Amino acid sequence: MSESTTPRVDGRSLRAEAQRESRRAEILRTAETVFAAKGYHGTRISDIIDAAGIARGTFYLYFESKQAIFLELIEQLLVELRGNVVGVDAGPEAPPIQDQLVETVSRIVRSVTEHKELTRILLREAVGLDADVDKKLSNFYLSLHEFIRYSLENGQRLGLVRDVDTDIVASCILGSIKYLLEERLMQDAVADPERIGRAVLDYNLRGVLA
Amino acid sequence: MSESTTPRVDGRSLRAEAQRESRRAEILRTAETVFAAKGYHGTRISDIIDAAGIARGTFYLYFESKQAIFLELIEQLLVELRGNVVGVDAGPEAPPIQDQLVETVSRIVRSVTEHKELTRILLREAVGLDADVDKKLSNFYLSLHEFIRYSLENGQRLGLVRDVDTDIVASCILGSIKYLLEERLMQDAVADPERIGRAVLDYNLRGVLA
Amino acid sequence: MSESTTPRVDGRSLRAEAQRESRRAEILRTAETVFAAKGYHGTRISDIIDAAGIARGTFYLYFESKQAIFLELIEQLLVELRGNVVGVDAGPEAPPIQDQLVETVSRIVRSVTEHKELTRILLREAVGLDADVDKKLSNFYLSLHEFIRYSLENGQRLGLVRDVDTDIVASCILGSIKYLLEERLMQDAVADPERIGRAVLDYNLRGVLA
Amino acid sequence: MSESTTPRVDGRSLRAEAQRESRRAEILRTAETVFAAKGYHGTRISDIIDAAGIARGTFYLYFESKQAIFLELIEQLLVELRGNVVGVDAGPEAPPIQDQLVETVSRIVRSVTEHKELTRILLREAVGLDADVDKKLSNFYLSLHEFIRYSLENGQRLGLVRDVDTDIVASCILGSIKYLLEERLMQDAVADPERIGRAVLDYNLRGVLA
DNA sequence: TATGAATGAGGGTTCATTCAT
DNA sequence: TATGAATGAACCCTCATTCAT
Repeated sequence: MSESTTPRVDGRSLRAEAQRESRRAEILRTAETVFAAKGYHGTRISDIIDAAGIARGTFYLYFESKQAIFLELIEQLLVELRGNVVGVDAGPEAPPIQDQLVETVSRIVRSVTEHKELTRILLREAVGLDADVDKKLSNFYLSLHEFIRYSLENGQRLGLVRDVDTDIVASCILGSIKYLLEERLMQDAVADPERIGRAVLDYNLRGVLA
Repeated sequence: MSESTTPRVDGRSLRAEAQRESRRAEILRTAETVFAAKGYHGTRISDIIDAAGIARGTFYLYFESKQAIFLELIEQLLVELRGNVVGVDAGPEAPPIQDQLVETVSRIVRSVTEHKELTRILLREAVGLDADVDKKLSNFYLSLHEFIRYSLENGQRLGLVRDVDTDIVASCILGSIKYLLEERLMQDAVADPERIGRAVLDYNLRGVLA
Repeated sequence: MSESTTPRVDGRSLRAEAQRESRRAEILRTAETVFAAKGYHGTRISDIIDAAGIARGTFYLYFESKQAIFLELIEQLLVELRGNVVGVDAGPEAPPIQDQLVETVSRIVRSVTEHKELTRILLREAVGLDADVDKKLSNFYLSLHEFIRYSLENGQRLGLVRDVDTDIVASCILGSIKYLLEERLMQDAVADPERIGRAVLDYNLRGVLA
Repeated sequence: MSESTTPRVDGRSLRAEAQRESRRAEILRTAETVFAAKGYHGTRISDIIDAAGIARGTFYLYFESKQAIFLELIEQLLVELRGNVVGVDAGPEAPPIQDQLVETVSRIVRSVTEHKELTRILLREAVGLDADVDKKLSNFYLSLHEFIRYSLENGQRLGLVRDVDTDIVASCILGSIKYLLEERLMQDAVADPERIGRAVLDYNLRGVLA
């Protein structure tokens, strides 16, 4: 008994675990498509299980509820997006700061483009759905806001940034990028991330005044 | 019946019409409160008719559906908000352009503050509800975008605005203001419209660079 | 407006109220039949509304839930049954006490017979369904128990009842009658309430010893 | 396969059979605990297999269904309870009949106390669950009823029991004991089996009349 | 024999909308 | 026009049982 059990258990549980994860991922992926196509409110569990080709109960084997799977998708996206935002490297051999900033914006644009549909939902329906989601979202934005503000203050210390209200300006910078993405997403046209990155940066740095 | 119809019709229908309108307005007003308190999805027709003190069927004498009344509220708000945005007066006796711009931003902030709850819903739940609402919303933003772009190009012709990508920059400006409002609305703190107006304007005009 | 409103309101509301009550009673009656036929767990809301010829939602217009309507039926029955148990009249012109006691038992038997099916359910499925029902049931039994005990103690004071453990004996008396009813209900044969009443009484008063 | 079957079958099948039985018994024992704690309707198969530490499918290797295992537990209990009820020994050297009767009642009380929770379920939830269970239950009660009736008639022949309706009185006696147990079970207080036994017997033999 | 992932029927409740009065 | 009782589609989630490994 033991000679077959031990390896079996290991082998099986490993394989099983892997399979479980892949199944879960598959459902998650399917759900992303369905949510993207129909929106959160328009998506019924039936839509997801039909698309995934699984039984009703199977869904609940992997996810607690409709809200839970949605929350997970949103979280995934938030983590990925947040990961794109990193501080600039001020070292002597680092690339020019402006280039680094452009690169950050470009990275975000690329991420968003990859998950265009889900981001669309994130921006549209995720807000106000559920306290949990709302919390995550506002934490996400807050974290970005704080990051930007911190960077501005740093810049001020270095004499690179002039004397502005960093709280309000951080919101403005965040908003300008966010809206740009929103708008472009709606129009299915996020072309040339770098060009957009440069334009945004130029605007944020120097304003519009001649 | 018929012999008394014609003369009566005018008097009656006028009064009736007026009454109808006032009742309609009353329901609309009530609905705004309820939607504001509970959100679109959280509001049931029962909530509205209870608050308005009317019968179930009566509601449907004035509005086609839950969505219809919501749409109407959203439209009203969009019209009011759009009305706040007007071109600057470049005449010789006009106040300084920057003051006019500050005044425009302040006006918007005040409007939004007046309809804080509904705006919150506009920003949160209105999007993705219905194709009609979506259309109206994107038209609204598009109109603002075009207005800003036009103003920038005007400014360029006058030598006031430097050579920027007006399309992208218009989005940035719009986004910076929108997000600021969103964020402040969520925090129940839209204090000092003018200070915010000045900070935004300063940022948009001159950027953050020292 | 007012001349038609006032009377209409009254007339209508009266008629409406009456109709509402009769409708409610009708559903209640139907539900009793269905519960009787299928038991609590075996009864689905669909069964009730099908039997009553009403729409799904209509049911919830009159009753909060499946449990609620069941609870109401049980309560009704408990009240009726409890009402049958009254103290004996010890006045000089009252009928013989034993006859009064026989009459009480007979009354209960008749009540139970009238609501045979529901009582069957009361005895079978009502217990352990829900804390509320359980509470009502144990209060019901407790009330009977206390009544019997009180009567026994009274009898002891009058020298009619010998020195027994009134607490335990009250349980025994209650149990003997309850089981008799249970058993007869199961067998669809509650014939001759008075004969049963006499036999039970004789047994309880004098025991089986020769 | 076949050449090794016969010799092995015995040894193996014996051990296997024993193991199977012990596993079965173990699950049964676990199920009793779970049913006792959560009631029939409140118990899910998951609860049982979790408590037993077996896999879902394994359960169905030993029992046909949730109902089947419950039925088996009920049967076990009924057999044990029934076993406590034995006729009195009327031989010359036997203890006094009344003492024997008291002992019988005490035995039942003790049995019930041992399986308090399961008995509670037997009395509450077992009824009306399933035709099979119902049949077993009514057979159980019927058997007790017949036993009591037979004893009464025997007593009548011996001149110990007076002329009563043995059918009805048998029900009364059974009912008085059953209810007493029910009531005490609900109150978690089955103290002093012998005292209860004596009181019940005294009541049943001599009634309450002074 | 043991496993546990998969199944899918089942059921209670909500609520926007209709319609007879 | 006003009423509010009636409607019934919609929908999520549970859980006993099956079956491939």
